[in-house]
Amino acid sequence: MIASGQQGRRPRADVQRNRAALLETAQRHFLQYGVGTSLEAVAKETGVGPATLYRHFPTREALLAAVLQTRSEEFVARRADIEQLGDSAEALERWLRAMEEYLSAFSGLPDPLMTAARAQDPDNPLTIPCDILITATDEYVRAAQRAGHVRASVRGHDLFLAACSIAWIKGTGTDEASLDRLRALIASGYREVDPQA
Amino acid sequence: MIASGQQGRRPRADVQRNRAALLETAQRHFLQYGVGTSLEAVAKETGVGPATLYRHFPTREALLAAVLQTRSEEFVARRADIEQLGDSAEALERWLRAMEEYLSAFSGLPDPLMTAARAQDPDNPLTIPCDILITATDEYVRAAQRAGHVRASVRGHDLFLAACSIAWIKGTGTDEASLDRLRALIASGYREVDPQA
DNA sequence: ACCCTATACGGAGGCGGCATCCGTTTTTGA
DNA sequence: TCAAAAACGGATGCCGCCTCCGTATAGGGT
Repeated sequence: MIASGQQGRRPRADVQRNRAALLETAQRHFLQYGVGTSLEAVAKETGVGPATLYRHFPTREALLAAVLQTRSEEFVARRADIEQLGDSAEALERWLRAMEEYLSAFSGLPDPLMTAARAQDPDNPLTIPCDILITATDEYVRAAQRAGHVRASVRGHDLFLAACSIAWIKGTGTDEASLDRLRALIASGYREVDPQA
Repeated sequence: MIASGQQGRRPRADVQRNRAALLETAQRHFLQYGVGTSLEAVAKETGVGPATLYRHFPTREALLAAVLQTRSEEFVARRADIEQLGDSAEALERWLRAMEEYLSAFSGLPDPLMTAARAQDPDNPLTIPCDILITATDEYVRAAQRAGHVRASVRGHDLFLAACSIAWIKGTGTDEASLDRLRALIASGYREVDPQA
């Protein structure tokens, strides 16, 4: 009798290997061609058939979410750098910049992410990474609000939207100068006006 | 001898008819399915072959620009309504709202428009409608600045970007409440602070 | 060491959309 | 009425998505 009640058998080794190799290739392709890259090309370059890719990642979003999972580990490591400064206003600003970079790593990334953020769809694998970002943003916002640096009416979700927008604009190839102007405009929109001591 | 030096012959009647019919169908499809709709489907529903569509509109952008041309006539008619108010600040606000609606008529419209705005590419048929919008926005901005309602650092182009962003977010299906919060944030970013009389 | 079976693989193929070529039809103007 | 210019549209090749199913292979019991 085999170990009853358990998962009958140990998972096969090639599964792990293929999965890792696919993620590696996918990340490269997403970086180079954006989230709309050909999945067939990813499979071919990895050296597997298309069916293998789809078996591991049933949808483009699933593949994207898995790649993002890897990247987000590197990303959260930055939070230490961001937070070590005492000033909560600057921490928020840095966080928004970091998120913006994260969101513009793959061209076209903001779209599926926004869709996931809206829908609360538990089947959409992007919902989780999305909620993590929103929650984190809200923490920074609240901290800055407690210190009186940010207007009380602002929510983390709002600044998440703003960061997505900036990342989206960046993805369309707009020049940095225009982006800086828009960042400044948004910043003066959420900052608390000095109470004129 | 035929009329020398002229265009040898009168344009055929079916050309005009097909063009108009294609525009009609295209507008419906853009409204219903967004700018990514199948061009083959547009041709088929119009009752022409795909080649006819491509002959009239060599690229998706060309078709889009032609449809937008029609819509923009209806759009500029609004400028009268907007301007009849004396308050330049409110005029700017109304203009931004109108532009936002215009930009979100077809889902996915902001993307190709932004690309056209960036490139200054005279071959891109969307460049012209885009420049018109930016120029108009700049007029409203300058008027509001003269009246002291808008910060001097703001350019029309910046608020065009902002309107595109809002329209883009709208296209991803975000709820109206969040949009209003973001609009308010942007507005308080460009408005001049009261000089505390 | 062997074999049995669960498990995963991957090529083939159907589908739909894009874009073009070229033989055919329609329109114009004489 | 007819010839030529102009436009039409079906056929076609290509590509990417996604699935089915026959085949290969790893795991583990004997």
